[in-house]
Amino acid sequence: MGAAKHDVFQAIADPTRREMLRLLAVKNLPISEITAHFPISRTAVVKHLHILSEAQLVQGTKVGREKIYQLHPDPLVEVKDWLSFYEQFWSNKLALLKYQMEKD
Amino acid sequence: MGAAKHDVFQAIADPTRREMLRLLAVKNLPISEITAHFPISRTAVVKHLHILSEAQLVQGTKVGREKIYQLHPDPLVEVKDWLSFYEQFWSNKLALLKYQMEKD
DNA sequence: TTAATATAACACCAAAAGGTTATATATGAA
DNA sequence: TTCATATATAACCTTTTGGTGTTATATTAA
Repeated sequence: MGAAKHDVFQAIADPTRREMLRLLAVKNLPISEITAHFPISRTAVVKHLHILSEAQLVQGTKVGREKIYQLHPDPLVEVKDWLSFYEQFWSNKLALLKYQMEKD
Repeated sequence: MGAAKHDVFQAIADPTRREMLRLLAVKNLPISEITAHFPISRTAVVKHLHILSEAQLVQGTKVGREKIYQLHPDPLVEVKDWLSFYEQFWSNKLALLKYQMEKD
């Protein structure tokens, strides 16, 4: 199991973790360099990386004595798909109007 | 539970709250009817609704002795905008490949 | 071989999240 | 007025979250 203890929605709920994803989008980084970007301890950074890892959003690979983290954005498609349902409510004002009138 | 500001990312992190949004997308509903859809107490439902309310995702209006909740999906645009940055990584395999080769 | 570095592995803590019951208040109906 | 219904709120419980610090282990450089 361990599969879906942390889903992608929960993983991106934290602003620190979102910032980590942004960093890794630019460049693969070891834990120490990631830590340098935040005002929290390395231990705390590792915990955030674990949560992102469980959600399959990042992947860490040991290279020498460093562990290099890499962005793995595929699970974000789930969020995109979820969001797409609600796009009708802001992308089509006419449909929205019709819908609002009919629903009560 | 969340006196401080609840942003939209945190609000949609919980599956129960996402299901509530889905219900309200179909029809405006009073608290009692929303509660009927979940295996949790009405009090717990109200707490979730408060969090959604703080994130401006729903709005409650008192009508008689009922409080009718309505979907207010605009804040989801923030999530959509955030996501759009990552779309390059899955919508253009060629760019992704190029990017992966250059970044380390 | 030894010293320095990077991470792993703990134990510990405070606060927040998600839930419960119990009680109170407001409204509509009889 | 009285009663049933809908919501509000307070108090409390348990688990998770997000953070800390310390210590141990593995790897690299000198």
